[in-house]
Parts: sequence; structure tokens; C-alpha cells
Amino acid sequence: MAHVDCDAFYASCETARHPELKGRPVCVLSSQSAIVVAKSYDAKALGITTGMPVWEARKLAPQAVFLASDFRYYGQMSDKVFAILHSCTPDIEIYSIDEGFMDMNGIRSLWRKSFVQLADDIRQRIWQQTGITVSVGIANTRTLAKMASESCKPNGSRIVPGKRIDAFLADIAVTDIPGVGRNRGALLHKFNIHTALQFARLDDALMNRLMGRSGLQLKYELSGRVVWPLALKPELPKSVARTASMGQVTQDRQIVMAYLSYHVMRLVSELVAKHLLTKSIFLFLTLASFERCGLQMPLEVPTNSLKRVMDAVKQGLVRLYRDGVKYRGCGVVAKRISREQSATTDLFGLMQQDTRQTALMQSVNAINRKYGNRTLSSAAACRIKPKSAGLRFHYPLITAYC
DNA sequence: TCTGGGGTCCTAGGACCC
DNA sequence: TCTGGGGTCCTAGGACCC
Repeated sequence: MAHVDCDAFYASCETARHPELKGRPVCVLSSQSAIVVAKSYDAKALGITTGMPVWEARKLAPQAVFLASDFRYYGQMSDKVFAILHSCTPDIEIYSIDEGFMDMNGIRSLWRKSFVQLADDIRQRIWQQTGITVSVGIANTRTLAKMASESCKPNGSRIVPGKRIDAFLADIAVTDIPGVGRNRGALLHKFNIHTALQFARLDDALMNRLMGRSGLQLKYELSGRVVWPLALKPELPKSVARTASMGQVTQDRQIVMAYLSYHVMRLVSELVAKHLLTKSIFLFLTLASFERCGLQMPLEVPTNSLKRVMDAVKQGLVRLYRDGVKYRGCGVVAKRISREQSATTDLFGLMQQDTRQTALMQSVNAINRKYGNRTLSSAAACRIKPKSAGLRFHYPLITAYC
């Protein structure tokens, strides 16, 4: 299995289209320009970390370049990278926007090359065609392959054959195992487990006590036994979310509802575009203290109707909102996702009513595709997006025409 | 002067049914 | 009046990932 991982992806994308930035520290910022979401290796060397507040990063490195994020462009670059991987083998798992796994079975004989040559070829082709560097790790399991690519970043290749797994793991900290974060790392340290090799040799019973089933699975993956094979076909998402901080702290229910209606609009538009339905909506508010409160709202039928989702969220907000409490963010998450076609059990024709809503949303999407995002959005959302130009119509109007 | 916006999996506990 | 156990579904929360 091979793991291909783009180096400092967002920052590399920016350098690829602005070559004059090469060699300068580059930081890509979050949507509200509150924190750093990605940084180049030069920026990292100056002490800038992902998640660092922008003011802190600016203080640390005034000479760095700070750029707004452009996820549409990063998505296009990602497509290019995966197209190159596809030309090597059809068996690809897209793991995230900047990472993928490749099934390497039979690939050596197909191309008559060694693993090292194959890895170097992939890196070179991606560099030539996109201008960004990647790192490639090859090993028996996805976890080992991922750790291998991580260990040779940036712009490196590393092969870990079965025989050399132990030597490889001995040099890696237990907290560098994907799946071992801060909490589990602290727990493992208490039991004097510091290297990945010690982790891999841990007694099954103790591992089960410390980290449950996922710990055991991780341990087997580190020993070279495949627990998590490649997922070659993209599966149905378990949830679809639209969330954001409000860029301010507010007690104004109208403002919170405006953000929520903006999120609902984007969420429903995504569901319709992908022919998905949801049977349950989770609504949450983030308090000024960063605490969260939320509410799960089961829906009557699987739906992607704007009206149904919006009504549920409105009712949910009534139950969730507390006067005098300060809020800084909110979001909606669609859960219990299904495909449009598979929704056959339509009692009382409830879903029939929704088809007009779906058709409407498809039209909204088409217009937004043609004339730019947010050409059409809900009127409530316009309240918080004063810069968004173009046609607007009021949400009640949408339902009136259904 | 703090702190994004997506996701996944696992576990525990309650409700409900047979 | 008092007595089970097993299975499934749902929800909440924790931990982790990019």
C-alpha cells in the first residue's frame, strides 16, 4: 500500500500560483482570518503552528505572507494530483483533500519498476504537472504507509518492507502514530510506553484496557497485518455539516438565526446537489466560553427540503436559545443520510410534497453555479452578508412558491 | 487580543421489544 | 406481586483526524 501526502498543501498551492512567494514564509488563514490553517515549511521554522491566532503569528513573523484561503482552488489542485495517481493505478482511496492511498499489488510488475522508483516517479510527475511536492510511503498496511510518508517529509520517499518494520517503529514516538493523540499519548506515557515499537509489542489485554478495540486494531496494523483495507468506492457520508463562527459575540437572536439560515441554505444545497436526504438534524450553538450546546432533531421523513430543515432549525433554536447568553458560533449537521433513489417507503406522500422543494433548490444551485455563489441566498442570511451582491429573495417567498 | 470547518469511529447507557 | 435475559435502536459524549 502506498500513501501519498502533499507537503503543506494549502501553502504549496499558493506558492504554485504565486512563484514569487517561493522561499518566503507563507500562512493561509481561516475564513474569518482568525487563525492559521496552514503554513509553509519556512513559516513552520519560525515557530508558527496550525491553529495559532493570526495576531500571534504576525507578531512572531512579521515578514511572513498571510493569505486568505481559497478552497475552490485547492480542490482543483487536489483533483489534478489524484488524476496523476489514477494514471498509475485505478485502485485509489481519496482519504482527504491532500492525501490518498494506492493499492500497489501488481504495480511493480506492471510498470517494471521497484517501489523506490515508483515512489520517486510519482513525486516527480506531481511536481512537474502541479508545482507542489508530495511525500510517498510504501508499506504493508495503511497505518505503516502513512507513518512512512510522514517520516520522510517534505518531498521524500520511504519504503518499509515487512522485515524492517521493527527497526522503523523503534525510531518513532508513540504520539506520532496516527490515532494516538494528546490524551491517549499521555495515558500511554504513564505506562512507560514511549516508542511505536513498545506500542506494537504491548500485551493485548493491556492494550484493550488502555485503548479499547481501536487500540488493538492499531497494534495489528503496526505489526503489518491489514485491518483497514482500502476503501476504493466512496461511501455514503455519515453526516454533512455547515458551521461557522460568527466573527463576533452576540446576544441577538436575530443575528444567530440569520447565520443559521445561511448554514441551512448551504447544507440543503449540498444535499440536493449530491442527491442525498437526511432524517435527523443536529443544531448547535457555541457560547462565548467556547462551550457548546446542541439539540438533535429527528425529521418526519428523509428529506432535503429547505422548508422542512429550516422549520426544524427554527423550532430547535426556540428550545436552545437562552436570553442574555452570549454566542460566538453556530452550525447545522445533517445525520442519518440516505440516497434519494433508495427512499421508497413514503407513507402518506409526505416526501412527494418535498420534490418541488428539491426542484427549487436545484434551480438555485444552477443559478449560483452560473452567476457565482450566493447570487441567490436567503434574505435572513443577507443580513449578515452585506457584501454579497446580486439577486436576493426572501425565505418565506421560497416556500410560498412551492 | 486567544482558539476553523469539516469529518470518522468507539463506547456507554437508556428505551423498547420479545 | 415479583420475577429474566437478549437483541436492537438511538443518543450523547469522547477521542482523533485533516
